[in-house]
Amino acid sequence: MKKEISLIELYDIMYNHIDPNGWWVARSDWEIMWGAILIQNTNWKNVAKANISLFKKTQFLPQKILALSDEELIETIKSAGSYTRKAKTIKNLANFFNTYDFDLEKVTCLPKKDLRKKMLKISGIGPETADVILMYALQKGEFVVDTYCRRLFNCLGVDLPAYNKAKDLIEIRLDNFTLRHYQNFHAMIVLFNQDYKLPTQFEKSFLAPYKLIIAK
DNA sequence: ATCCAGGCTGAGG
DNA sequence: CCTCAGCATGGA
Repeated sequence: MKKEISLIELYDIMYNHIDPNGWWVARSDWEIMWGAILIQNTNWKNVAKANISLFKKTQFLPQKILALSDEELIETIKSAGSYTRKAKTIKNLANFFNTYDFDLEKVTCLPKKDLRKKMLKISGIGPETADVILMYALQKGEFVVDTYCRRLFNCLGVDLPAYNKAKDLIEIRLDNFTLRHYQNFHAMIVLFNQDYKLPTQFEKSFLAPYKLIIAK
């Protein structure tokens, strides 16, 4: 019989086994943002390759990205796959920040809910990409319901509903979490998935003895 | 060769 | 509201 644990207890157990610090090192907030788009449904190695050429051409600066032609940008990020849409999405996001003079302080001072809504209106930015950008580039705490999260929760006996429903469900039980907590939680979930191929290797992991109870 | 990876959009029930 | 094909590279 598995021991039933809450979300908070899950966080604590993971924190005792995984060091989330230093995950996703980036040279700037801009690098995080383009990376969040490039990683959509692809693997990190392909993104890393795209990042090298994107940095060489633009130093990740949105002004320089907007100065590239669509063809140039596509060529630059090609290795990340789905490049036609991703190039457009990157420019859409760069244009969004253009309306704030590329001044991130003018963006981060907005209320987090409004900001998230605005970001979701940008074509190519869905809920997960928005949350990752909000959390790692714009200093807003969000729970990211990505594939890794769903996979882990499945192994812990929880089948999460659609994105926003799942996010609300979880965040309401983490109401005293700080930005750092949310970042740690997401990082640890990713790192766990990289350590253990799920669902096959779950039973040999340190989380095998547990069953997650969301309502608890 | 197939399958997959840190999703999203748009069309169609 | 929900489902699902298409997107596209590079590695296993």
